[in-house]
Amino acid sequence: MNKKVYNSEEEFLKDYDPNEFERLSITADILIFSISDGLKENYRRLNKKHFSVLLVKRDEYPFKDKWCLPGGFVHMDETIEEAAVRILKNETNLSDIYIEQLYTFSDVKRDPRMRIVSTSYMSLIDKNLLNDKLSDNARWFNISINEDDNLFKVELDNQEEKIYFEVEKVLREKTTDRYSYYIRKNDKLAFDHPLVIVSGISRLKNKITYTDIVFNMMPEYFTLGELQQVYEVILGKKLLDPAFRRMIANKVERTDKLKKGEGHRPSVLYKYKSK
Amino acid sequence: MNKKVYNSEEEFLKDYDPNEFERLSITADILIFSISDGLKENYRRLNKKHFSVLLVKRDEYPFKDKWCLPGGFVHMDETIEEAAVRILKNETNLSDIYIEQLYTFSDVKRDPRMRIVSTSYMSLIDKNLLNDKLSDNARWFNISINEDDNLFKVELDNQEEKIYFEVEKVLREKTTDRYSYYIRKNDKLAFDHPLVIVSGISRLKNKITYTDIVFNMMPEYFTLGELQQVYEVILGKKLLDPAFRRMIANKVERTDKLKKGEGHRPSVLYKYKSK
DNA sequence: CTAATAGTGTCTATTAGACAGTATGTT
DNA sequence: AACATACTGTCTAATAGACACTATTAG
Repeated sequence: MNKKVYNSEEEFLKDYDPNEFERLSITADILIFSISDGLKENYRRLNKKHFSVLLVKRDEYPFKDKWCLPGGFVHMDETIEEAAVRILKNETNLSDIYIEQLYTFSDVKRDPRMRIVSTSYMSLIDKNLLNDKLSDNARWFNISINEDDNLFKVELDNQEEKIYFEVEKVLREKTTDRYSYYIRKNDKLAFDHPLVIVSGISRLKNKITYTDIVFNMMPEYFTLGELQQVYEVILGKKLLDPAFRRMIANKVERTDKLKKGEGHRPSVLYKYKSK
Repeated sequence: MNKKVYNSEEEFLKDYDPNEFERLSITADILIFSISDGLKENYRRLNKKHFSVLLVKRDEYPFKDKWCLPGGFVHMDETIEEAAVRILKNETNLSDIYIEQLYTFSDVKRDPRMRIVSTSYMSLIDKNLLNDKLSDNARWFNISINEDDNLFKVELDNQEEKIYFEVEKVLREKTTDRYSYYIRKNDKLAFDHPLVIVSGISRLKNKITYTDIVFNMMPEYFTLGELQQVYEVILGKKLLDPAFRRMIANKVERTDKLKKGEGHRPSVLYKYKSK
């Protein structure tokens, strides 16, 4: 193998063979999270909120008839994030949405077709902006998640169908604070998407405590009770009212609007106040 | 375009054309961080510690003679992380090292040759394990970083040569807590590596406060003064002794060894204590 | 009146910040 | 003795957790 000597970057590039290295395809998969309203149990009770994710039923191979995250191949003239935004727009008809890169999954056999690497994104949307423009085979699934002893047990429910899977979190030896995730049970989700869902939820749980990203899932006006419910449903635990109100105090702005007609004391509506 | 109908996953896969979607190459780039000892100013003073990163001088196009992070193409039979581990091993002859995925960069023009996506990793090593096995054109650069008003000013210094660059952090509109990073000044680093370095440092600064990853950069036995210096040099600020010792108390284990001969009171050596 | 949520006051426990002091080696 | 760092005690300020109380509506 004799190597040609180049004297300038231009000269080198003119000669460059793009097939010098093996190539593969990249997809963008996107976790679209939102908050859904449950049923009103009686006229006094607030309707329960659910934390939910958008899944799509596959109508083609591979994984025909399984559920998966909205996703698709990255084109040559767009960044992975632009692909994710495009897919999000296709699926929900929304633009200008909070979106954040999560992780790039690259198991050699993660796709049965060929070598495909997937970069996952997480987006947070306010369902009220949707106007029924979901694509045909997309459905919202309410999430309930139980973590005990490093095993995540996740149940997704779209009212007609339930999906259950388990992901185990294993501490890597010799390297502190690093975990690997393994799918332990899964029969209805395509690809390695259980891993994507679990890592997205973990990231969100974490970020919600030190950033303002929740407000991407809230409508313009909301009560502090509603906001607290959203925190509770994402963190999976009850919060104490006074502590919550102290924590949220300088992120929100009181308005003079009230939410009435709920069978109990009306609540003041607040807006997000950015710094 | 007429589409064939398949009756099973096997049948579909047998027929699948891997060229159905465009393909590109992926590289893994790895930030190798460590702590370097500076000079001893006088016989009493402790030698100053520096936070440092390993860079490689490119001897081929593109970006010939510029510095870059150790990196290389991902092979078809390995995950991106396996590639990163392979590259790390090549460069330092170390295995079993703390390594963590950072971010996947995919700007269409980030590589002048062709479309190349790069996934970056961060690793933390204890320089004492090295035994002079660095590859030929690799050098340690001490990092000093100044962040004012969302502009990161970074100086890298390997004693013979200084590298200076600036990266700006811009808040994205409409989406809270999301930033984009742009290179504002850079003449000695290849590719988009200024962005990788800045995002790695930010991640480390953040993680050091809520995980135990620092200990990956520490030798087996260390004094609390040394450990504090490492925190200080990474966080870029002085810490108060009592607060630091309280914070670190249940992460370390006192030994009966002492570090003597430093021109002042000897210091107890500690070990990392995992939970 | 009652059930339900809205919203606040306050006490206590814990944690973080700051400072000043004592301890002990080498040269 | 002097310098430099090692290490600790303690006061104070700020924050987090917990509980109990008051407020206000629809029905």
